[in-house]
Amino acid sequence: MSSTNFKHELFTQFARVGKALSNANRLELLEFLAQAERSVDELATISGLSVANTSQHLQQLRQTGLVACRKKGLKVFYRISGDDVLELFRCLRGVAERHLAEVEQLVNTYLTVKDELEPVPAQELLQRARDGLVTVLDVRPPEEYAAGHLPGAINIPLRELETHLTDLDPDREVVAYCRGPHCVLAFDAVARLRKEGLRARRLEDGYPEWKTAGLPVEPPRDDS
Amino acid sequence: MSSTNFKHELFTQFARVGKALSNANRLELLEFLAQAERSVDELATISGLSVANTSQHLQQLRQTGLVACRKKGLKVFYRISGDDVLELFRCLRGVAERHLAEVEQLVNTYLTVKDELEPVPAQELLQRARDGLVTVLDVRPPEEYAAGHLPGAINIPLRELETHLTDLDPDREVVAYCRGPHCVLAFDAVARLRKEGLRARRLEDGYPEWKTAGLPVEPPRDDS
DNA sequence: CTACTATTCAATTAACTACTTGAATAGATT
DNA sequence: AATCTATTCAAGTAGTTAATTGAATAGTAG
Repeated sequence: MSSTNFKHELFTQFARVGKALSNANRLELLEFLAQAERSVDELATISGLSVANTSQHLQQLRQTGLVACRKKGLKVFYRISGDDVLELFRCLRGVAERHLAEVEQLVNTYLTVKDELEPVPAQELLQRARDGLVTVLDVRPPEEYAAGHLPGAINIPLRELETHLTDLDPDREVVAYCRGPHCVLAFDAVARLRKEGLRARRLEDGYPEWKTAGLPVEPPRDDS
Repeated sequence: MSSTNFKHELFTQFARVGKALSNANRLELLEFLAQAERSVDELATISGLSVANTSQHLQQLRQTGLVACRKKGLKVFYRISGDDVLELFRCLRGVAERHLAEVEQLVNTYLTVKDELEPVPAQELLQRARDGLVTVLDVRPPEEYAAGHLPGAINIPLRELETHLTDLDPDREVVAYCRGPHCVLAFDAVARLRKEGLRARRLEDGYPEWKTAGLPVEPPRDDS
């Protein structure tokens, strides 16, 4: 047996997964899917890509096993095919953050207020939420909220925040969260709430990180 | 601030890391570097690529921060730039194994004896080695052994195994290890040792996995 | 200073990738 | 059955990547 050949073929397969992760649009689609199952045209809309293009990217992700899909009626719904894919994504992001100066620069340019917004670690939020000390605020779109959210979290999408301020108890601190550590939704939300005089902070990470950390979610995780 | 644009730029950076991982030769180079620091021409020799080609791949890896290099005299030595890169590599391999049918097929085709060779889990080996019950055998090339190995391991590269059989105590079980879970060196070694009538098994993973698991290595880890 | 070595650079070619466009399916609705 | 909708397929184009070749650079040794 040609073991060199075996090795090369094996690495060629590994490289396929790398290739699937080598395009910004595919990574963006993956992040949307990390929030919730989505149909092709939903994904095309929120990503701003054409439907055909979105479909082709999704098929590439599917051929490398990163996403799976099911047909329901007229639509095809895609989803992340396993927690290990989320972990891989998290790893990739972590390496990029730690090793690419460009990422730090970007984050500094766009999220200058990052440190001022005092991120709340997941464990701390869990404790304080259990003690009933904070209002947990999910600022993602309702579909993503519906697919799973933090226990007791209320959902107010960012654009509706101003009109729903009365839903929030002004005497309790608000902790907002969104899609992940680089999602700007929670940043914006905290900034706006503070303008209104509320005490507000943001969760350190987003919903996918919370979920894969094994922390409790609603509706309860379907382990079937 | 255009947060959509920010997000896309950020994902473009993440995609650069994915792209670095999207080529089989680069992944192979990464795996060699996971064993030990190496110069360009060493890498070119063991990978079978031309020097210029190797150099160019290494520069791509360097530009995405996955490897670092230092010049020492006439040669340039490359190394993995952090444990998080190894973790990313491990993740990539894991996802490929679990989601790509092709990988399973390959492993089945080439490593049919895989299960018969009874892999030893790291923890078990550590315990039994401490109790002095086993001979730990490193079958990698001497350079990789020199860059770090399991405590108490003796180094006999695969091709010299037959001529060094007398170095092994025939009454003690031998546990062989090599570069990683898909490296065929240890498989071969175990098969040959068994032919000679020795009791031999292989370690479940390889040296990089052992090291990143925080298990003890020799020479002791340089944490400077 | 000259010759030598290891590495990198630059230019070329063949193969591949992303995206667009328009047509083809396959399942629902009328 | 005819129509509509969501998705996929197929073909074409512009731009990118891997590998080869030969030249340039930088450090070393005589």
